[in-house]
Amino acid sequence: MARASQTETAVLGGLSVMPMTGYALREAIRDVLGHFWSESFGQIYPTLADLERKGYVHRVGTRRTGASTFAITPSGTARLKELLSQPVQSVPPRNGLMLRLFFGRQLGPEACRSLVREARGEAERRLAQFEAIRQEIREEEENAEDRPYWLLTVSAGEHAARATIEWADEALVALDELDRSHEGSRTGKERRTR
Amino acid sequence: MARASQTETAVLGGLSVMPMTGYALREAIRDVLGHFWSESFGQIYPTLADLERKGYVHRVGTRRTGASTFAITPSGTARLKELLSQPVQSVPPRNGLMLRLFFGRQLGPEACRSLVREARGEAERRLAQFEAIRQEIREEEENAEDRPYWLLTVSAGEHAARATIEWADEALVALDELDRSHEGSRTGKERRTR
DNA sequence: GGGCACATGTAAGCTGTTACATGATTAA
DNA sequence: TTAATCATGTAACAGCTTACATGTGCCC
Repeated sequence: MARASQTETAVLGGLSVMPMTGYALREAIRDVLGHFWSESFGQIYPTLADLERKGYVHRVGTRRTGASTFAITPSGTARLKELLSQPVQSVPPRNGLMLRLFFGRQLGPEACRSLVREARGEAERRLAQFEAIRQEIREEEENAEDRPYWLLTVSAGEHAARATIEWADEALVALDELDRSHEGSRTGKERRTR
Repeated sequence: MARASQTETAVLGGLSVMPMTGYALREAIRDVLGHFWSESFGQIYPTLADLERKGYVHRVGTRRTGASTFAITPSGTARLKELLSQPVQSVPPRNGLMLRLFFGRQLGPEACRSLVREARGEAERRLAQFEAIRQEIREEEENAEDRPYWLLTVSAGEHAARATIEWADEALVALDELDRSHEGSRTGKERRTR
Protein backbone atom coordinates (compact mmCIF):
# COMPACT_ATOMS: atom_id res chain seq x y z
CA MET A 1 0.00 0.00 0.00
CA ALA A 2 2.78 2.40 0.91
CA ARG A 3 4.97 3.85 -1.80
CA ALA A 4 1.94 3.60 -4.03
CA SER A 5 0.55 6.90 -5.24
CA GLN A 6 1.32 8.40 -8.55
CA THR A 7 4.99 7.51 -8.74
CA GLU A 8 3.95 3.90 -9.25
CA THR A 9 1.76 5.03 -12.13
CA ALA A 10 4.53 7.03 -13.74
CA VAL A 11 7.07 4.21 -13.44
CA LEU A 12 4.73 1.50 -14.72
CA GLY A 13 3.59 3.82 -17.47
CA GLY A 14 7.14 4.48 -18.59
CA LEU A 15 7.93 0.78 -18.69
CA SER A 16 4.71 0.14 -20.62
CA VAL A 17 6.25 2.06 -23.51
CA MET A 18 9.54 0.13 -23.46
CA PRO A 19 11.86 -1.65 -21.03
CA MET A 20 14.33 0.69 -19.39
CA THR A 21 16.81 1.14 -16.56
CA GLY A 22 15.84 3.32 -13.61
CA TYR A 23 18.22 5.94 -14.89
CA ALA A 24 16.69 5.96 -18.38
CA LEU A 25 13.25 6.12 -16.82
CA ARG A 26 14.08 9.33 -15.08
CA GLU A 27 15.61 10.78 -18.23
CA ALA A 28 12.50 9.90 -20.19
CA ILE A 29 10.18 11.43 -17.61
CA ARG A 30 12.27 14.59 -17.43
CA ASP A 31 12.61 15.04 -21.18
CA VAL A 32 9.21 14.00 -22.46
CA LEU A 33 6.84 14.44 -19.55
CA GLY A 34 8.90 17.16 -17.92
CA HIS A 35 6.30 19.88 -18.35
CA PHE A 36 3.64 17.84 -16.57
CA TRP A 37 5.44 15.44 -14.31
CA SER A 38 8.64 14.91 -12.37
CA GLU A 39 10.30 12.09 -10.49
CA SER A 40 13.60 11.98 -8.64
CA PHE A 41 15.95 9.02 -8.23
CA GLY A 42 15.02 8.91 -4.58
CA GLN A 43 11.50 7.98 -5.68
CA ILE A 44 12.20 5.85 -8.72
CA TYR A 45 14.60 3.27 -7.30
CA PRO A 46 12.61 2.32 -4.19
CA THR A 47 9.45 2.20 -6.32
CA LEU A 48 11.12 -0.13 -8.82
CA ALA A 49 12.22 -2.41 -5.97
CA ASP A 50 8.65 -2.40 -4.62
CA LEU A 51 7.15 -3.16 -7.99
CA GLU A 52 9.59 -6.01 -8.52
CA ARG A 53 8.69 -7.54 -5.17
CA LYS A 54 5.03 -7.40 -6.13
CA GLY A 55 5.70 -8.95 -9.53
CA TYR A 56 4.62 -5.93 -11.56
CA VAL A 57 8.05 -5.58 -13.17
CA HIS A 58 11.02 -7.87 -13.64
CA ARG A 59 14.67 -7.48 -14.52
CA VAL A 60 15.69 -8.35 -18.04
CA GLY A 61 19.31 -8.54 -19.13
CA THR A 62 21.17 -7.49 -16.01
CA ARG A 63 24.46 -6.21 -17.31
CA ARG A 64 27.79 -7.16 -15.76
CA THR A 65 28.11 -3.56 -14.58
CA GLY A 66 25.21 -3.83 -12.17
CA ALA A 67 22.82 -1.91 -14.37
CA SER A 68 19.57 -3.75 -14.98
CA THR A 69 16.81 -3.10 -17.43
CA PHE A 70 13.27 -3.44 -16.11
CA ALA A 71 10.27 -4.63 -18.09
CA ILE A 72 6.60 -4.56 -17.16
CA THR A 73 4.86 -7.91 -16.56
CA PRO A 74 1.28 -8.80 -17.54
CA SER A 75 0.11 -8.24 -13.96
CA GLY A 76 2.00 -4.94 -14.04
CA THR A 77 0.02 -3.88 -17.09
CA ALA A 78 -3.19 -4.79 -15.29
CA ARG A 79 -2.06 -2.79 -12.26
CA LEU A 80 -1.22 0.18 -14.48
CA LYS A 81 -4.71 0.17 -15.98
CA GLU A 82 -6.16 0.03 -12.50
CA LEU A 83 -4.03 2.97 -11.36
CA LEU A 84 -4.85 5.03 -14.44
CA SER A 85 -8.57 4.46 -13.86
CA GLN A 86 -8.46 5.93 -10.38
CA PRO A 87 -9.79 9.47 -9.98
CA VAL A 88 -7.33 12.24 -10.75
CA GLN A 89 -5.95 13.50 -7.47
CA SER A 90 -4.77 17.03 -7.93
CA VAL A 91 -2.15 18.55 -5.68
CA PRO A 92 -3.02 21.77 -3.84
CA PRO A 93 -2.02 24.69 -6.07
CA ARG A 94 1.12 26.66 -5.24
CA ASN A 95 1.66 29.26 -7.92
CA GLY A 96 4.47 31.54 -6.79
CA LEU A 97 3.93 34.05 -9.58
CA MET A 98 0.26 34.55 -8.74
CA LEU A 99 1.06 34.84 -5.04
CA ARG A 100 3.46 37.66 -5.82
CA LEU A 101 1.12 39.44 -8.19
CA PHE A 102 -1.79 39.17 -5.78
CA PHE A 103 0.22 41.14 -3.25
CA GLY A 104 1.76 43.17 -6.07
CA ARG A 105 0.78 46.43 -4.41
CA GLN A 106 3.74 45.88 -2.06
CA LEU A 107 6.10 45.46 -5.01
CA GLY A 108 4.82 48.23 -7.25
CA PRO A 109 3.99 48.20 -10.96
CA GLU A 110 7.52 48.02 -12.34
CA ALA A 111 8.54 44.96 -10.34
CA CYS A 112 5.28 43.31 -11.36
CA ARG A 113 5.91 44.08 -15.01
CA SER A 114 9.28 42.42 -14.61
CA LEU A 115 7.63 39.30 -13.19
CA VAL A 116 5.07 39.20 -15.98
CA ARG A 117 7.73 39.66 -18.67
CA GLU A 118 9.70 36.80 -17.17
CA ALA A 119 6.63 34.57 -17.21
CA ARG A 120 5.98 35.53 -20.82
CA GLY A 121 9.51 34.63 -21.79
CA GLU A 122 9.22 31.27 -20.09
CA ALA A 123 5.95 30.57 -21.87
CA GLU A 124 7.55 31.33 -25.20
CA ARG A 125 10.45 29.03 -24.49
CA ARG A 126 7.97 26.36 -23.47
CA LEU A 127 6.09 26.83 -26.72
CA ALA A 128 9.29 26.26 -28.69
CA GLN A 129 10.07 23.15 -26.68
CA PHE A 130 6.63 21.73 -27.34
CA GLU A 131 7.15 22.29 -31.03
CA ALA A 132 10.39 20.31 -30.80
CA ILE A 133 8.75 17.50 -28.85
CA ARG A 134 5.90 17.37 -31.37
CA GLN A 135 8.45 16.97 -34.15
CA GLU A 136 10.27 14.25 -32.26
CA ILE A 137 7.09 12.30 -31.65
CA ARG A 138 6.08 12.58 -35.29
CA GLU A 139 9.42 11.30 -36.56
CA GLU A 140 9.60 8.29 -34.31
CA GLU A 141 8.62 5.13 -36.19
CA GLU A 142 7.81 2.91 -33.21
CA ASN A 143 5.14 3.73 -30.66
CA ALA A 144 2.58 4.62 -33.26
CA GLU A 145 -0.05 3.41 -30.80
CA ASP A 146 1.00 5.85 -28.12
CA ARG A 147 1.52 8.79 -30.45
CA PRO A 148 -2.03 10.25 -30.53
CA TYR A 149 -2.14 10.32 -26.73
CA TRP A 150 1.24 11.96 -26.45
CA LEU A 151 0.17 14.63 -28.93
CA LEU A 152 -2.86 15.33 -26.76
CA THR A 153 -0.63 16.35 -23.88
CA VAL A 154 1.64 18.39 -26.13
CA SER A 155 -1.40 20.24 -27.39
CA ALA A 156 -2.50 20.96 -23.82
CA GLY A 157 0.91 22.43 -23.08
CA GLU A 158 0.78 24.61 -26.17
CA HIS A 159 -2.66 25.92 -25.35
CA ALA A 160 -1.57 26.74 -21.81
CA ALA A 161 1.59 28.48 -23.00
CA ARG A 162 -0.27 30.56 -25.57
CA ALA A 163 -2.82 31.53 -22.91
CA THR A 164 0.01 32.70 -20.66
CA ILE A 165 1.46 34.85 -23.44
CA GLU A 166 -1.90 36.46 -24.18
CA TRP A 167 -2.53 37.09 -20.51
CA ALA A 168 0.94 38.57 -20.07
CA ASP A 169 0.41 41.05 -22.89
CA GLU A 170 -2.87 42.20 -21.36
CA ALA A 171 -1.33 42.36 -17.91
CA LEU A 172 1.55 44.53 -19.14
CA VAL A 173 -0.92 46.99 -20.63
CA ALA A 174 -2.93 47.05 -17.40
CA LEU A 175 0.20 47.71 -15.37
CA ASP A 176 1.19 50.55 -17.70
CA GLU A 177 -2.22 52.12 -17.24
CA LEU A 178 -1.80 51.80 -13.51
CA ASP A 179 1.32 53.94 -13.77
CA ARG A 180 -0.40 56.48 -15.98
CA SER A 181 -3.30 56.91 -13.59
CA HIS A 182 -0.82 57.85 -10.88
CA GLU A 183 0.89 60.44 -13.07
CA GLY A 184 1.70 63.56 -11.11
CA SER A 185 2.06 61.83 -7.79
CA ARG A 186 5.57 60.83 -8.81
CA THR A 187 8.09 62.21 -11.25
CA GLY A 188 8.66 60.52 -14.57
CA LYS A 189 12.20 59.82 -13.57
CA GLU A 190 11.15 57.87 -10.49
CA ARG A 191 8.67 55.87 -12.50
CA ARG A 192 11.32 54.79 -14.95
CA THR A 193 13.83 53.74 -12.33
CA ARG A 194 14.88 50.08 -12.03
CA MET B 1 15.19 30.28 8.87
CA ALA B 2 13.01 27.24 9.32
CA ARG B 3 9.27 27.48 8.72
CA ALA B 4 10.07 30.27 6.29
CA SER B 5 9.31 29.62 2.66
CA GLN B 6 6.20 30.69 0.92
CA THR B 7 3.75 30.18 3.76
CA GLU B 8 5.34 33.15 5.48
CA THR B 9 4.73 35.19 2.35
CA ALA B 10 1.10 34.15 2.11
CA VAL B 11 0.40 34.88 5.78
CA LEU B 12 2.13 38.26 5.81
CA GLY B 13 0.47 39.10 2.50
CA GLY B 14 -2.95 38.31 3.87
CA LEU B 15 -2.39 40.43 6.94
CA SER B 16 -1.11 43.27 4.74
CA VAL B 17 -4.62 43.57 3.38
CA MET B 18 -6.32 43.64 6.77
CA PRO B 19 -5.86 42.28 10.31
CA MET B 20 -7.36 38.82 10.75
CA THR B 21 -7.49 35.73 12.93
CA GLY B 22 -5.65 32.62 11.79
CA TYR B 23 -8.98 31.08 10.95
CA ALA B 24 -10.08 34.02 8.82
CA LEU B 25 -6.69 34.00 7.11
CA ARG B 26 -7.24 30.47 5.95
CA GLU B 27 -10.78 31.25 4.79
CA ALA B 28 -9.52 34.23 2.82
CA ILE B 29 -6.74 32.22 1.18
CA ARG B 30 -9.12 29.42 0.31
CA ASP B 31 -11.87 31.66 -1.08
CA VAL B 32 -9.91 34.34 -2.89
CA LEU B 33 -6.53 32.81 -3.69
CA GLY B 34 -7.85 29.26 -3.75
CA HIS B 35 -7.17 28.71 -7.44
CA PHE B 36 -3.52 29.61 -7.05
CA TRP B 37 -2.60 28.94 -3.48
CA SER B 38 -3.49 26.86 -0.46
CA GLU B 39 -2.57 26.74 3.20
CA SER B 40 -3.71 24.42 5.96
CA PHE B 41 -4.16 25.21 9.64
CA GLY B 42 -1.18 23.04 10.38
CA GLN B 43 0.92 25.59 8.51
CA ILE B 44 -0.80 28.81 9.40
CA TYR B 45 -0.79 28.64 13.20
CA PRO B 46 2.86 27.72 13.68
CA THR B 47 3.80 30.35 11.10
CA LEU B 48 1.80 33.02 12.93
CA ALA B 49 3.54 32.08 16.20
CA ASP B 50 6.91 32.32 14.44
CA LEU B 51 6.12 35.65 12.89
CA GLU B 52 4.97 37.03 16.24
CA ARG B 53 8.20 35.93 17.90
CA LYS B 54 10.16 37.74 15.20
CA GLY B 55 8.04 40.88 15.55
CA TYR B 56 6.56 40.76 12.06
CA VAL B 57 3.01 40.51 13.39
CA HIS B 58 1.34 41.31 16.69
CA ARG B 59 -1.93 40.44 18.38
CA VAL B 60 -4.58 43.13 18.46
CA GLY B 61 -7.79 42.79 20.45
CA THR B 62 -7.49 39.32 21.91
CA ARG B 63 -11.07 38.32 22.59
CA ARG B 64 -12.13 36.72 25.85
CA THR B 65 -12.73 33.50 23.93
CA GLY B 66 -9.06 32.99 23.15
CA ALA B 67 -9.38 34.09 19.56
CA SER B 68 -6.89 36.79 18.63
CA THR B 69 -6.66 39.03 15.62
CA PHE B 70 -3.23 39.49 14.11
CA ALA B 71 -1.94 42.63 12.43
CA ILE B 72 1.22 43.16 10.41
CA THR B 73 3.92 45.43 11.88
CA PRO B 74 6.14 47.86 9.95
CA SER B 75 9.02 45.38 10.08
CA GLY B 76 6.57 42.75 8.89
CA THR B 77 5.73 44.86 5.87
CA ALA B 78 9.43 45.23 5.13
CA ARG B 79 9.87 41.48 5.45
CA LEU B 80 6.94 40.89 3.11
CA LYS B 81 8.47 43.12 0.46
CA GLU B 82 11.74 41.22 0.83
CA LEU B 83 9.98 37.87 0.46
CA LEU B 84 7.98 39.00 -2.55
CA SER B 85 11.16 40.18 -4.26
CA GLN B 86 12.78 36.77 -4.05
CA PRO B 87 12.83 34.72 -7.25
CA VAL B 88 9.71 32.70 -7.94
CA GLN B 89 10.38 29.13 -6.89
CA SER B 90 8.11 26.83 -8.80
CA VAL B 91 7.15 23.42 -7.47
CA PRO B 92 7.86 20.40 -9.65
CA PRO B 93 4.82 19.77 -11.86
CA ARG B 94 2.45 16.94 -10.99
CA ASN B 95 -0.46 17.01 -13.37
CA GLY B 96 -2.51 13.87 -12.83
CA LEU B 97 -4.71 14.42 -15.88
CA MET B 98 -1.74 14.71 -18.23
CA LEU B 99 -0.10 11.66 -16.69
CA ARG B 100 -3.22 9.63 -17.44
CA LEU B 101 -3.62 10.96 -20.96
CA PHE B 102 0.04 10.37 -21.76
CA PHE B 103 -0.48 6.68 -21.02
CA GLY B 104 -3.98 6.90 -22.45
CA ARG B 105 -3.34 3.99 -24.78
CA GLN B 106 -3.80 1.73 -21.76
CA LEU B 107 -7.17 3.29 -21.01
CA GLY B 108 -8.55 3.54 -24.52
CA PRO B 109 -10.26 6.44 -26.29
CA GLU B 110 -13.57 6.37 -24.43
CA ALA B 111 -12.05 6.56 -20.94
CA CYS B 112 -9.82 9.38 -22.17
CA ARG B 113 -12.79 11.27 -23.55
CA SER B 114 -14.38 10.93 -20.17
CA LEU B 115 -11.31 12.44 -18.49
CA VAL B 116 -11.19 15.30 -20.98
CA ARG B 117 -14.90 16.05 -20.57
CA GLU B 118 -14.44 16.15 -16.82
CA ALA B 119 -11.55 18.59 -17.18
CA ARG B 120 -13.63 20.72 -19.50
CA GLY B 121 -16.46 20.84 -16.98
CA GLU B 122 -14.10 21.85 -14.22
CA ALA B 123 -12.65 24.60 -16.36
CA GLU B 124 -16.12 25.95 -17.05
CA ARG B 125 -16.97 25.95 -13.37
CA ARG B 126 -13.70 27.71 -12.69
CA LEU B 127 -14.54 30.32 -15.30
CA ALA B 128 -17.86 31.02 -13.58
CA GLN B 129 -16.15 31.30 -10.22
CA PHE B 130 -13.64 33.78 -11.59
CA GLU B 131 -16.51 35.86 -12.91
CA ALA B 132 -18.03 35.89 -9.43
CA ILE B 133 -14.72 36.81 -7.80
CA ARG B 134 -14.22 39.61 -10.33
CA GLN B 135 -17.64 40.98 -9.43
CA GLU B 136 -16.89 40.75 -5.71
CA ILE B 137 -13.60 42.59 -6.12
CA ARG B 138 -15.24 45.33 -8.17
CA GLU B 139 -17.99 45.90 -5.63
CA GLU B 140 -15.75 46.17 -2.61
CA GLU B 141 -15.18 49.80 -1.66
CA GLU B 142 -12.04 49.36 0.42
CA ASN B 143 -8.81 47.92 -0.94
CA ALA B 144 -8.91 50.06 -4.06
CA GLU B 145 -5.11 49.96 -4.01
CA ASP B 146 -4.97 46.17 -4.16
CA ARG B 147 -7.76 45.80 -6.70
CA PRO B 148 -5.76 46.10 -9.96
CA TYR B 149 -3.33 43.42 -8.80
CA TRP B 150 -6.09 41.08 -7.76
CA LEU B 151 -7.74 41.50 -11.14
CA LEU B 152 -4.46 40.53 -12.78
CA THR B 153 -4.59 37.13 -11.13
CA VAL B 154 -8.27 36.67 -11.93
CA SER B 155 -7.49 37.40 -15.55
CA ALA B 156 -4.72 34.80 -15.52
CA GLY B 157 -7.16 32.23 -14.18
CA GLU B 158 -9.70 33.08 -16.85
CA HIS B 159 -7.17 32.79 -19.64
CA ALA B 160 -6.01 29.44 -18.33
CA ALA B 161 -9.57 28.13 -18.00
CA ARG B 162 -10.52 29.24 -21.51
CA ALA B 163 -7.38 27.60 -22.86
CA THR B 164 -8.36 24.37 -21.15
CA ILE B 165 -11.83 24.49 -22.71
CA GLU B 166 -10.42 25.10 -26.19
CA TRP B 167 -7.91 22.32 -25.78
CA ALA B 168 -10.58 19.94 -24.50
CA ASP B 169 -12.76 20.54 -27.56
CA GLU B 170 -9.88 19.80 -29.87
CA ALA B 171 -8.88 16.77 -27.85
CA LEU B 172 -12.40 15.33 -28.01
CA VAL B 173 -12.38 15.64 -31.79
CA ALA B 174 -8.96 13.98 -31.98
CA LEU B 175 -10.14 11.10 -29.79
CA ASP B 176 -13.22 10.65 -31.97
CA GLU B 177 -11.02 10.43 -35.05
CA LEU B 178 -8.90 7.87 -33.29
CA ASP B 179 -12.00 5.69 -32.94
CA ARG B 180 -12.99 6.21 -36.56
CA SER B 181 -9.56 5.20 -37.85
CA HIS B 182 -9.93 1.89 -36.02
CA GLU B 183 -13.34 1.23 -37.55
CA GLY B 184 -13.73 -2.38 -38.57
CA SER B 185 -11.37 -3.75 -35.99
CA ARG B 186 -14.20 -3.51 -33.48
CA THR B 187 -17.96 -3.51 -33.74
CA GLY B 188 -19.88 -0.29 -33.41
CA LYS B 189 -21.58 -1.67 -30.34
CA GLU B 190 -18.31 -2.25 -28.53
CA ARG B 191 -17.16 1.24 -29.40
CA ARG B 192 -20.26 2.78 -27.86
CA THR B 193 -20.07 0.79 -24.62
CA ARG B 194 -19.52 2.56 -21.30
C1' DG C 1 44.43 9.22 -16.85
C1' DG C 2 40.89 12.54 -16.56
C1' DG C 3 36.39 13.71 -17.21
C1' DC C 4 31.83 12.70 -18.49
C1' DA C 5 27.69 10.08 -19.03
C1' DC C 6 25.58 6.03 -17.25
C1' DA C 7 23.92 3.71 -13.19
C1' DT C 8 22.24 2.44 -8.34
C1' DG C 9 20.95 3.19 -3.95
C1' DT C 10 20.35 5.31 0.93
C1' DA C 11 19.78 8.70 4.57
C1' DA C 12 18.60 13.05 6.23
C1' DG C 13 15.58 16.43 6.30
C1' DC C 14 11.96 19.64 4.82
C1' DT C 15 7.28 20.78 3.72
C1' DG C 16 2.92 20.05 4.06
C1' DT C 17 -1.49 17.39 5.01
C1' DT C 18 -4.64 14.87 8.00
C1' DA C 19 -6.54 13.73 12.04
C1' DC C 20 -7.30 14.66 16.48
C1' DA C 21 -8.32 17.25 20.82
C1' DT C 22 -10.59 21.13 22.58
C1' DG C 23 -13.58 24.72 23.39
C1' DA C 24 -16.57 29.26 22.64
C1' DT C 25 -20.42 31.49 20.24
C1' DT C 26 -24.55 31.71 17.73
C1' DA C 27 -28.78 30.47 15.56
C1' DA C 28 -32.49 26.99 15.07
C1' DT D 1 -30.13 21.63 23.48
C1' DT D 2 -28.21 20.64 19.55
C1' DA D 3 -25.91 21.66 15.49
C1' DA D 4 -23.08 24.67 12.84
C1' DT D 5 -19.55 27.91 12.64
C1' DC D 6 -15.65 30.12 14.56
C1' DA D 7 -11.28 29.29 16.63
C1' DT D 8 -6.63 27.26 18.15
C1' DG D 9 -3.21 24.12 18.32
C1' DT D 10 -0.42 19.61 18.03
C1' DA D 11 1.20 15.10 16.61
C1' DA D 12 1.75 11.70 13.31
C1' DC D 13 2.85 10.74 9.04
C1' DA D 14 3.28 10.90 3.91
C1' DG D 15 5.73 12.34 0.10
C1' DC D 16 9.54 14.22 -2.05
C1' DT D 17 14.10 16.42 -2.75
C1' DT D 18 18.90 16.71 -1.90
C1' DA D 19 23.08 15.18 -0.96
C1' DC D 20 26.04 11.67 -0.52
C1' DA D 21 28.45 7.26 -1.43
C1' DT D 22 29.89 4.29 -4.98
C1' DG D 23 31.12 2.35 -9.12
C1' DT D 24 31.50 1.25 -14.55
C1' DG D 25 32.38 2.22 -19.39
C1' DC D 26 33.98 5.12 -22.84
C1' DC D 27 36.18 8.77 -25.32
C1' DC D 28 39.77 12.15 -25.90
